[in-house]
Amino acid sequence: MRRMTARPGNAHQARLLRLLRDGGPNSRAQLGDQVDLSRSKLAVEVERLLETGLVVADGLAASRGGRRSHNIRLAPALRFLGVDIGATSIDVAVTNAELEVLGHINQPMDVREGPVAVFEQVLSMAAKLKASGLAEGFDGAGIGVPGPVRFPEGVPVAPPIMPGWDGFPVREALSQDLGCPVMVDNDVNLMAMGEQHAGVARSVGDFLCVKIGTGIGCGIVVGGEVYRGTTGSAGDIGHIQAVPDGRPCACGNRGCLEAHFSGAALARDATDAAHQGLSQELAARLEAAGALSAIDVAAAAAAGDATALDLIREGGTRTGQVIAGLVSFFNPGLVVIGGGVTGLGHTLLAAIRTQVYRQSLPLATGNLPIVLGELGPTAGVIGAARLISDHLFSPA
Amino acid sequence: MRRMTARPGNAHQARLLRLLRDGGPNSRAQLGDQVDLSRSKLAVEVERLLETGLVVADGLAASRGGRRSHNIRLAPALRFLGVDIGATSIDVAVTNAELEVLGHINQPMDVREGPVAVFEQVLSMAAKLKASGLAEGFDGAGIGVPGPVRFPEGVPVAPPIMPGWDGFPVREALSQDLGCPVMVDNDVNLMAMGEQHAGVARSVGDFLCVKIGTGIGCGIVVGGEVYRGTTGSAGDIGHIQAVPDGRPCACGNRGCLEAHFSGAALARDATDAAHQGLSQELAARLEAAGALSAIDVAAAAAAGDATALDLIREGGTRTGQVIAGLVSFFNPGLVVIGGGVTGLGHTLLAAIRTQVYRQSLPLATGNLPIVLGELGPTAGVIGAARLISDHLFSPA
DNA sequence: TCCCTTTGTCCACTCAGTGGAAAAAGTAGG
DNA sequence: CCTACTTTTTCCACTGAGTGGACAAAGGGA
Repeated sequence: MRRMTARPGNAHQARLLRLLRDGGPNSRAQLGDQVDLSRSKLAVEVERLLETGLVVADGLAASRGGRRSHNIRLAPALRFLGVDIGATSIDVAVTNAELEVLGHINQPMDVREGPVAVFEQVLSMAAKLKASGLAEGFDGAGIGVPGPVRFPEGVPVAPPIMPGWDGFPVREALSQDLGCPVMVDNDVNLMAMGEQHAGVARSVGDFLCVKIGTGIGCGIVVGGEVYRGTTGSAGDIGHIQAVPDGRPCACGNRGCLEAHFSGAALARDATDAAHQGLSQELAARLEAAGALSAIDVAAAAAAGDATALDLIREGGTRTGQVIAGLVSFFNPGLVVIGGGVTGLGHTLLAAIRTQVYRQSLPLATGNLPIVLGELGPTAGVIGAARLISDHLFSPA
Repeated sequence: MRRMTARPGNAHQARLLRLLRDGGPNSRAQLGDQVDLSRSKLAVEVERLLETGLVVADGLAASRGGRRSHNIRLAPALRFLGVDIGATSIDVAVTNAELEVLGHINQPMDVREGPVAVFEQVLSMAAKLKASGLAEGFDGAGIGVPGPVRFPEGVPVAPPIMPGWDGFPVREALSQDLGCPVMVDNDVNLMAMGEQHAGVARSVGDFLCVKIGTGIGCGIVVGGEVYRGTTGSAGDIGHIQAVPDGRPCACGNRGCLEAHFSGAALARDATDAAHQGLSQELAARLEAAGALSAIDVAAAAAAGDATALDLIREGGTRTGQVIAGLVSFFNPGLVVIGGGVTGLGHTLLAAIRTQVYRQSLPLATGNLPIVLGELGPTAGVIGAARLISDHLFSPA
């Protein structure tokens, strides 16, 4: 089946497509109210979009006291693929043109296996989604990788935790394999886009999205657009010094935030505590599973284990110190906390909040919500779908 | 005399005015090369600008082998006023439409005297510049104040070092007194704009401009535009924690960067060192002047005084630690160091560079220049003139 | 003087976009 | 069923920005 062959021919058409995508109005009249075009012009542009097949007019809406309007919507057969490659697992989802997740699967995978092995698995996951009847093909795919990306080319650069990926032409390779347009970005940026599109950050122009997983990163949104920095490494806050002369870090420095708090650091601390006999709860879990992860710490904390709670609080305090600095610097309208350790929940959030509200200036924190992400693991894949749809729904 | 009564009527005209301001080409043909308009359309827009009097066509340029071109330039009588209100002094300058400084005066003044007293002095300084024949009147004025500003309204908000200024309608008041349009911004942002327009940051899209004076602030430029944050306090890095459990700060916290290094902190440290007999050089200066300032420390350092050098190096290291974090986060293409303590020169710069290059990730620092500002005290006033000219050279 | 180059002007034409009128298709009430 | 009123959509003449080609103006070099 031929997929989405057309692109919007001008800015108006792109604007209309995005309005329709974002759950906007669906009659010509309602579209006209939002798009500041005369009805005549609007009708022309809609007509052209109908000709391309990107949108369809199916049926009539209920009357509101006058002539019934036509239902204008994005082509129901459009499908986007959202791929979120994490350090230890892969998420793949299919969405429709409105970016609603139709199917979502997650499989464990170590990125360090390299791009070839990873993409093989991604393709098999995509094939599985296709086989389940959710899609006949994909009109575009967004890919998130856990490291810096040279965005225009879609190529990872010097990724610390992804040996073998440096310079690999992800965009080009996947575009060939999938047979559709592909865009690549940092996983943290995609999470930010996901929360912006469908999560807690709707209608916020400037915000930070801190993702705490195996590592720590921060998505930066300025004026509704993701800011990527000069070389694409913006938001790499995992190696900001949180503790002077603190723990040695893989990057060669000491006291990096990531060395003191992250999924990996938390698991290590919990294991140490179990070995030292500080917590029966953790020791029991270590005994049972052979190794501890952040999830075990979350469970222990939920069971009221004091040691686990202390670990979370201390990590939250460290993270809060760093975020406090960023808040003073960036003066965001919102801070979103997400990633694998979101399971640590409100204990973590409270520690972060306390530290930020204490250390940052009142003018910056006065009206600053600090909240957990709302979408969990789907934030990344929704963000990925949004990335490619933003690309495709822009003038050719 | 009636001043600039007209504004560009559309985006093309605004574009042309800015091109002419920024020292661009000056014949219709050369303008056409840069502005992506047909010669016909361009001629029409230029004609309209000529009618408004904003630009003039005077004389013919030398031939380059064909018909000689007309010299198109901004009206030579246009004058902008740039005002930079610091914590302890005021800078006022007149510029022409190309933002070249025609006259510049500086006078000591304590902002804490309040807006009324300060504006009285600003007006008398402006009058002095007028009296010297540099201007017959002002077509617009830009004002920088040492604290956060609610930018759209031009009103300071909760300024820590400017009691009495909170909520004072600076823009409205000065606009009445001067009889011309006025724009107000944070002094640090104006310094960034100045260095961007005529200094080291030309042609850099994303950069940071750290101003170390009585306090410490940071101008943030994203995609060529100043980023001000949600409440206008972005860049307020003086109260980021630099030393855990460090010195008490006026803001109520401990260990703020500003408490450990700034013009004020440096003067205090130097005075302590002199009293403790650590430096004969500093003690002699204290004896002679009755009090020490950052300038004395700079002089002592230049004379080779070890204590002064140590103080500067330590301050630079602290500052470098904070900047290192910001570089990891923001991934700028350039870092500019400016403000009153620029006199500390390369000792300071070296300490900052060492710390940033050591602590930040290679991908962010790989091609990152860290340099001193090029314009010194004129950066602020040029930035101020640029602020108002950007405003006036935009469609009405 | 002839030919070439560069700059600037003129003019007919295209096309995006507007706004008003009218048609289409409904609801509500008698 | 008929009338009055709404809302949505279509139609169409008109405006005005912008284009591109032809041409005039003004110079240089052989």
